[in-house]
Amino acid sequence: MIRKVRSTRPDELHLEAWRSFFKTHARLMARLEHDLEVKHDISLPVYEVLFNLSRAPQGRLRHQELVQCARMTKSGISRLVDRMESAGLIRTERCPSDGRGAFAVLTATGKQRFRRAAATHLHGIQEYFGRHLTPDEAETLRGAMGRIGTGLAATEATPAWLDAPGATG
Amino acid sequence: MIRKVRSTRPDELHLEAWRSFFKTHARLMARLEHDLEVKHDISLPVYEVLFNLSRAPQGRLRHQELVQCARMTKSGISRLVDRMESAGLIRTERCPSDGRGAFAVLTATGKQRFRRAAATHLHGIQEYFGRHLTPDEAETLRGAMGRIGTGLAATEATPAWLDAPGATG
DNA sequence: TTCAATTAGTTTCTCTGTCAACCATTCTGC
DNA sequence: GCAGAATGGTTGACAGAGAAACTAATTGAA
Repeated sequence: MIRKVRSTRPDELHLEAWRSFFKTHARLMARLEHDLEVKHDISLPVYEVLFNLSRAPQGRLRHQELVQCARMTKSGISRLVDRMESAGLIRTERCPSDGRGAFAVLTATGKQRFRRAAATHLHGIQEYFGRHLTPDEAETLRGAMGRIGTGLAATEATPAWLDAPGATG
Repeated sequence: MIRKVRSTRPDELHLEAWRSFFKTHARLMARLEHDLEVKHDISLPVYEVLFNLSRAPQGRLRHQELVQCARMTKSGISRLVDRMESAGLIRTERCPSDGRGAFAVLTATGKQRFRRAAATHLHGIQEYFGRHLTPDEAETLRGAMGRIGTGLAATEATPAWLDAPGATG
């Protein structure tokens, strides 16, 4: 009797899917980052922080919150914030309710730089990525990625950038 | 008359697809890398080199070839190869037909370490990724990624790790 | 209240990878 | 052949990010 067991290795089809996923992501990110740096002198991590600040209430977030959304350790965020402050993109505010806390606050310059960079970035996403997907494919992709993400979350060993309590993703 | 123009920004659906693609990739890679490091003390770049060597004729490749498949600059490869040599995973051979060239050659240790790491890695790919995709989805993904890759290649400004001639991907 | 444990953020040390300058070798045009 | 360009690889200086140690503020339990 032949019994179907949960395989421990991907079959050829899934492996091909994996490889294309892996390779294409690398090229895509390299390209998007390149565009941002050439046209706006903004790295992807900086963009990520600006993006998150721009949609946060009052354009400000605690370092701890940045740690979660930018997927960096707190020391990484601390330095990144330093650099962004020197660049005039953000300013730091002490947290009145918690003497230890520091807010990173978007400056007017930061807002403007972000708006411009976002135009480029969104254009890139459409041009290099979205343009090649039919609506059905986009929907399939979204669904599949969602399931994969959920599966990961279910077994996730807490990585460094999620070591904060109350990190609910 | 309303004319359909090529949009410069992704619509909501495609943007969602992009975001899930982006986020899930990050979590997935973090997990795969974590598994490799914890169980085999092997980083992803090291794995990548071992993988490529293991399928190369005679288990050896020129630095230049590694530059292409591992997506690093030549100096990065030079250092990575150094470290791997110190770790006993590979050894260096001079190229007889080109006095400048250096081969990285897989050692027996390297082969063995790779085989073990590969089992873990493939298992991870199946467990975290493949398992969640129906064959149809895998096929759709592969196709879409392929098209995106082709689109990128068509407009690609030569990145540092592809500045070698004859780099046909 | 007070003191230990926890948490937020910074800093030091280290690792990894890039850039650019460099050396050695090979290729090209004359 | 030979001078100059191009190529393969290494190295020095440096930037970005992680780990762990550290400081300061907050919480909580006795």
